[in-house]
Amino acid sequence: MKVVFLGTPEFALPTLEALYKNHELVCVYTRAPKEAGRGKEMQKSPVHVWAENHGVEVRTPKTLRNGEEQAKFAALKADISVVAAYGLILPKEIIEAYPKGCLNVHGSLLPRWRGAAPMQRAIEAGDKKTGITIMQVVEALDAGAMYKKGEIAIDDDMTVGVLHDKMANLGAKLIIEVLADLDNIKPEPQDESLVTYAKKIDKEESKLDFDNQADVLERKIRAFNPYPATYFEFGGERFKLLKCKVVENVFGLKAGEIKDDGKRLYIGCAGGCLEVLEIQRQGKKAMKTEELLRGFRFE
RNA sequence: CGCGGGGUGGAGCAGCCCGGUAGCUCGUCAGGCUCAUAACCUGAAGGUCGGAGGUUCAAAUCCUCCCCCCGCAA
Repeated sequence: MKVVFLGTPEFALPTLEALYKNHELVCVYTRAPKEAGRGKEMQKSPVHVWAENHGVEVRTPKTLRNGEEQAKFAALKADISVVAAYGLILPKEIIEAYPKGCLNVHGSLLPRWRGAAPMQRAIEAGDKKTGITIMQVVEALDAGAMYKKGEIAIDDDMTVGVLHDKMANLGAKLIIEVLADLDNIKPEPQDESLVTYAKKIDKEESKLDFDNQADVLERKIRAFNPYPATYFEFGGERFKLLKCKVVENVFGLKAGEIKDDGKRLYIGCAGGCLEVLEIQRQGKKAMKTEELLRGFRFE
């Protein structure tokens, strides 16, 4: 089939690559390069770079809400379009531009976790499983009928980084399966009574409030690892917490109180206590707590 | 030119501002103590102080340029 792909971050790459190998990829849409990183240099999206390296045409319109862009999109005369974390809301004219419509690779088991950060919110909420849903794109956000789902178990120590990679690969597998059998699958409507929303990650959330239950904080730490990563402040410096373990508060630490025995690091929470296993001091690389404590003490 | 921190024996840090015998915690090796040990004691090995210039009697420390890592912000 002739396919147009719309995607932006790393999550979209496996799907992009699968489409490239299995179908006729006529054009790739992605977010325009923007200032990013140290030095604020213009940076192309992962999808942009991949497409250029494979000689696929790339387009980076700022919006698809005008007739000119919509006409250019339609002129590609593809059979179908596939979206994976594109980052722009698609207007009706784009969704309906091709005969077989527009499919989306979404990172949750819909209707649970519609929205921008489904993987993070699933881990944060303590879900035991999540997965990918291949669904029809409609004007309402993530509300289209579902073609296929694939589940992934969320282990007790799984970070969103690990989950992300599994999900990205699963998404690629499922989209190819759906496209191969498109005409025989009957899309199933979402049960609106079960809808939940995964609101996007706000940087403000990454500062840990130890006036919370230890298990809640531990899930959040995993949900935010590797990005944007949770942190707390000590001595005017910022310390990212990358991995922690819920333990009994045997030292009777108050919320936010830190105990460092030279080998292990504990932080009291409103309910329970966290033992810090991996930590990153600002300006330094992430390391095991024991390593940092060889030369740095929280005293 | 967005702001900022850092590169010191295998690991993590101090020392740099106020140039002059490279230190701490841990690890490694050897020996000792011990019923025993990841504990304790003694000793040892191991460093071009990121790289290249410069200033100086003397540079990890001051100046210049370069390479690499990271935090913020996006």
